[in-house]
Amino acid sequence: MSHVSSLAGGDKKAINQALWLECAGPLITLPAIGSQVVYFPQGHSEQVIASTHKEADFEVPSYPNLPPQLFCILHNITLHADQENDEVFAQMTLQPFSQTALLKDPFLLPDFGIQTKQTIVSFSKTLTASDTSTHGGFSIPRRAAEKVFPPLDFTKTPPAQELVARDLHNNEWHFRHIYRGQPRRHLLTTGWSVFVSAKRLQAGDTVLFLRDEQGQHMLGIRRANRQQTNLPTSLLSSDSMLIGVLAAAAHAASTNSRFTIFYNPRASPSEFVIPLAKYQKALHPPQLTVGMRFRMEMETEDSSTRRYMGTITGIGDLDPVRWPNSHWRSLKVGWDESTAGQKQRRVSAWEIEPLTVPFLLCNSSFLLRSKRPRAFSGVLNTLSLSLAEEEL
Amino acid sequence: MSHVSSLAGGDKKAINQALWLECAGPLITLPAIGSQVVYFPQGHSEQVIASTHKEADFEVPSYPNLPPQLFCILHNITLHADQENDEVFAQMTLQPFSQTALLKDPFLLPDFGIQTKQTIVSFSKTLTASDTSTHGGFSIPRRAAEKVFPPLDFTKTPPAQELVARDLHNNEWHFRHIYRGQPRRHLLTTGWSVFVSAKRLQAGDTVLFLRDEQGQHMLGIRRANRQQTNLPTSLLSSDSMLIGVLAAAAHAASTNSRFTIFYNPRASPSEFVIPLAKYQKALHPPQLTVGMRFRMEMETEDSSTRRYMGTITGIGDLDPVRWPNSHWRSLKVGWDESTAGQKQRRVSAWEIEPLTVPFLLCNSSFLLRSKRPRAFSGVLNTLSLSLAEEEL
DNA sequence: GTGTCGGCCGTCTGCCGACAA
DNA sequence: TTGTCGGCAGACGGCCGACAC
Repeated sequence: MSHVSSLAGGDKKAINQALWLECAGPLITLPAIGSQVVYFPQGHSEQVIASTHKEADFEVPSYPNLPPQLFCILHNITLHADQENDEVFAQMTLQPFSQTALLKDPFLLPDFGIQTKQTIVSFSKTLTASDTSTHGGFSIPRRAAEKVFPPLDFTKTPPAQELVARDLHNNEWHFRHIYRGQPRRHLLTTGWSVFVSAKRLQAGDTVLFLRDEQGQHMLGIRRANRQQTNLPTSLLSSDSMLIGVLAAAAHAASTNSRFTIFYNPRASPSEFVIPLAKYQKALHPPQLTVGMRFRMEMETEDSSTRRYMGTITGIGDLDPVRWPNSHWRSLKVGWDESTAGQKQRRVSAWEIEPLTVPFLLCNSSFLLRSKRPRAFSGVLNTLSLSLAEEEL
Repeated sequence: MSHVSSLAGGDKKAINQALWLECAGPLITLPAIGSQVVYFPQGHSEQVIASTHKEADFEVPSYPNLPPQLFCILHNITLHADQENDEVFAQMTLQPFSQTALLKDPFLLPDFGIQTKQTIVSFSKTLTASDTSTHGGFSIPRRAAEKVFPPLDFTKTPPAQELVARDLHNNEWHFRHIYRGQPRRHLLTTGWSVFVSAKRLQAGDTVLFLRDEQGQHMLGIRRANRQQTNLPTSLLSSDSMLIGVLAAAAHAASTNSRFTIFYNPRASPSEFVIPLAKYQKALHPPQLTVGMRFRMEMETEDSSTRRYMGTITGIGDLDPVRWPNSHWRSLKVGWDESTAGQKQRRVSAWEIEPLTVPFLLCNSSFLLRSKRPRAFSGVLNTLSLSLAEEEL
């Protein structure tokens, strides 16, 4: 399960799993190779639409043999990074299988690459204007420097060392790490500006440093969300791309043959290849109902995660004509906090943690603050409003 | 025919037709809007394969309703340029029509944008190491400067002026044009290095300057062929792209509805939307036969054009299984000059000028040097070899 | 006619501690 | 603890004619 043929975008260099996962973001998981998964053509289409900035307004041929959820074996995952902008993506080889071969009670395999996460220390920092200006270097947060970089020899004046870190393409970057200034602080000086300009980093972007079991260092970047991923058109019209996604899946479904998809965690609104066990667990035993309260983890602006609370305000098809009886984003939701707009109005069942299940199944961090003084009347207002209005 | 809605890649700025055509290269033509054309799915697939560096080795579903040549109305062309690298491409809206509506003797409409070409003067120069280094500016060839730039006031010492030119995105670039040095020469100094670094130009790339009827200047670039166009993957697998191309065309063919394609003249091995008149003229009256001699115009390394001579060594389907009775690259050819490798082993009938037609139809430049002392035995050798061996 | 170079000057890069939030 | 700044020294950018091919 861990011996993955992970190649960089087209060339022969192996991509480090842990680094890829860090660059993908804190919430991203990949199913285990060899496991049973559910593939959602709707979600795949959303990734294409988000990447091409195209409205889904044109007429797509219908593929009656393509179900809204396609059960597949995940034969392989290879990890990649764009040569131009370091954007991470994963190539997955899927093969549909008939429902009769579906496991009644599939056990949940550990996520792809999860075992490496334990033994690796890392930190990330959102870059400031000073970090990215040509005027100076990079200010390393004290805790971060002590956690992932080798300890400095403080008998020297000033204490300093050379750091070497490799990026997703296995390129080496050299930095001078020095402890100086009044008051003293950790800095990266020589070599830093080369990295900034090579990666075209701007204030607001995030850099991450990792140290693996062997003491080797790696570094990666996560660009700020506001920067749109460069529109990859000029080769295929977005129409043809959407058709290609659906036709490829439909052809594979009708012949039970393998097909290949790209998953771009930073561009895709939601994951669309879900472990079968996670899917079944979310849908089956306790029926979700309108009015039910739930939590959902989301990535914050500074690249950490936060749980938000919400209420289910409706259940039904996102696209009743083309995709009837689909579980993709079948839940209409309202959020407790009114930082609306950025948060989705529709989610899928496996993205949320319903709060009606016995509290014993919830983790301790929730138990410690389970009593929330939210005004319930406000929630009810949100509920009735959301039922009346359409999607934005 | 000339009022085209030509928008830049996604934004609202109009793209100058003449500049686009110059950037596309000397051999590129586009059919007239509103005219009847022939669309070749095989050629479109070749563009995708060339752009993704993918071998066409995998199993593609068959589309029995999609003929190898699809007769269409060309409803619209919009011109575009990639925001990142200025690569030009055209978006075409096509609509298939039934063969019964096919004109028996279509008159050849003038190419798209051909009328603007007359009134515009231009020059191009392949950049030297000195042109692109940070050490200095750009050396303007004397003839070029005198042809397209306003005359300098030679009473001033030194004679100099400010030039303003707009690129494909309508961005303004300012240059200091000065006449100095010993011996005297035309130079672009201030402003030149900003342009070079912004466009990431390297020695070997080509810049072009234009002056239109109103005296406005434009400039564009053509990158050296060796630079692979940045692989536009990470969104769709090349399999899905190929399927998308074919499925979109097949769906349009079966419903006679419009579809949209992108034509990338620098990436595509050959044009795959051909004026119907050109197609019919190439195929019908004088039958092409094995052994026939022909000429074909090709782009040279320094962005000019040259005619090469060759012999038809075979006629037959490029892909007899998938595309039987296709005219796409149905001619196997051998070339007189042995600068092989770069020249195609297979061409389509409309790309060549057969030499069996009366010489009166050939242009004068050929008449002046029609007697070539080539060793005909060598041609015969090439012929028999090419018939025996497979495509490279 | 034009590609490359040495010379020279001015600007920018980038390392330092000061200071304040 | 760390983001931003003024000061300063050295590197690089970029304009010039010289020279050669």
